[in-house]
Amino acid sequence: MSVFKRRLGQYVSIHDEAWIIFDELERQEQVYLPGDELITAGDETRRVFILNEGWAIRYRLLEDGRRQIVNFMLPGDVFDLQSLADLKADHSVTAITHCNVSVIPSGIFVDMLKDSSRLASAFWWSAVQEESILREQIVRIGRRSARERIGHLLLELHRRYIGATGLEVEKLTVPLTRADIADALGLTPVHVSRTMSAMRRSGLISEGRGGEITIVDRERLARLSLFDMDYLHLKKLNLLRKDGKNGIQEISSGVNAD
Amino acid sequence: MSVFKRRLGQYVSIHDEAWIIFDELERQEQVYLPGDELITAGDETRRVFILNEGWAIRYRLLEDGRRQIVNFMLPGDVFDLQSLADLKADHSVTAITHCNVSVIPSGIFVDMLKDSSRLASAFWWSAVQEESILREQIVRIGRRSARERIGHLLLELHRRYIGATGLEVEKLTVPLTRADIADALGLTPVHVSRTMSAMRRSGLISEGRGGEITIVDRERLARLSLFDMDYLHLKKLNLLRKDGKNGIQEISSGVNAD
DNA sequence: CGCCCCGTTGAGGAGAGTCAATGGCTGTGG
DNA sequence: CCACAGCCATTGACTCTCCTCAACGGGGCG
Repeated sequence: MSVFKRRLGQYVSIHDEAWIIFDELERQEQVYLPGDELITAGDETRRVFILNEGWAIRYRLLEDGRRQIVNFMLPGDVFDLQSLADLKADHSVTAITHCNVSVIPSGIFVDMLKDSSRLASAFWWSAVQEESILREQIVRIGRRSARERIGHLLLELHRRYIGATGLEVEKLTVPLTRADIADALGLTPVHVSRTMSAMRRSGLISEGRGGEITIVDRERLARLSLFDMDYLHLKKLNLLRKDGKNGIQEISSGVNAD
Repeated sequence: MSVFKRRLGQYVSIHDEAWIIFDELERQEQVYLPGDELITAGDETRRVFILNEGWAIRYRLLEDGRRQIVNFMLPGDVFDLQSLADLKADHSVTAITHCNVSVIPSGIFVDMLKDSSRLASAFWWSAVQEESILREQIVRIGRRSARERIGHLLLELHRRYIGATGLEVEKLTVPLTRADIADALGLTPVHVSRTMSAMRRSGLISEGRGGEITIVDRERLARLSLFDMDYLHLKKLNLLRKDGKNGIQEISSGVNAD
């Protein structure tokens, strides 16, 4: 089963003919290499992307060269649903690893939603969750120390990776340079390096070759980072109501008549 | 005309019977006083709020008391559309001035969307814009100095205020304490005070009684803050396509069949 | 082999935080 | 009408986290 279906299938049942179209899409997926731009600031893409494999970053550049990574795109993530609104992108998205991506013209995508409120539910859920991730990023940058930021980000990425792949891995291979982490967390590469070295020395994490990071003491790291172990989790539990319907479906089936 | 209809009317034409229901809602609006909580973290509200008058803040508290304001709610803003997804709120919303608020049970709200894809378009646009504001907040906190953060925030609030009220005011009355500004920008009240004093001395802003802030030299402030004068603007220009339809409408009318 | 990118480490500096005192304004109650 | 409390903005002195500049070293790749 594709990573994408796995992730969205956590929230709505996937026994639906509408999903079949994704098997088709996957056979047509495009490849992006590290550094390739999927979305460029200023574009009006009119396309929706589904990341099947690899990592990408969404970021903005200031005129003087400063870069802020807004968030990370992991396998199973969908973007840019907002491109459907005919807006110019105010940011760029770039692959940081080899990526397999399904690119769907927004017209076709809309037709897909038309055919299944299940799909519409799943995609809307995805958009709501992404906004929650943005808020968490704001809290992380605004009110946490360097060590807390790094620990919190690693825990989030670990959790999201497990959610996407279903693999309860202990070691997480993070394809991020110190500069990437710094630009995501509002720090400098030098300070990220120093702080992570200290975290290694104090037995919180360990690092192997090729960016492989292991969270050695998750309890302690979560405590030090004030990481809410329910983050991105309680939402899932509350999504399905007893009657089997959920709020998103109600909406998506409601937004129709003209 | 209500502030709310003015703001959303910027994006879709408002000659639509569906809007009538809002005149009804306004007669039933609720009042919140400064400090009153509209949404409490952990709640499942199942209600949508429309802020007709006043300011509110959306924030998260860390266990040790640190507070991060995620964004500000101004007149005309709509929230929490995501409550329709039956999710527990991961943050709180509190009035900071006297607020007039229309509170709509989500069931009724869904019915409203059902009756008009125009309305659905407007609300979805609003959600997309809010996400853009969150991204801007991340860049502001992550990669800007204290002076840039404050200047940038003031320019954004000024612009949003004008967009909501239609009043091209020069002076903006900001009902925020130094602590509020600090908690929004990842700073301390002391440093906000110092920085704003310096900004006053250098002729960027001036302050009158009761939180009245005047942006004295907008050009220079925008330059110093790297504020994009098109922010929240080019989007509006691109929303309507030549054929009079727009992407959001296409979607919202698309998300229907089951 | 040599280049380049990346991570690391050191030394010094700057921006923002902490602690604390002062003063203005407002509301309240004697 | 005044006294006092509470909240907020401001300012000073000092501290510390994080930044800047710089040098060094390892690994991948042409």
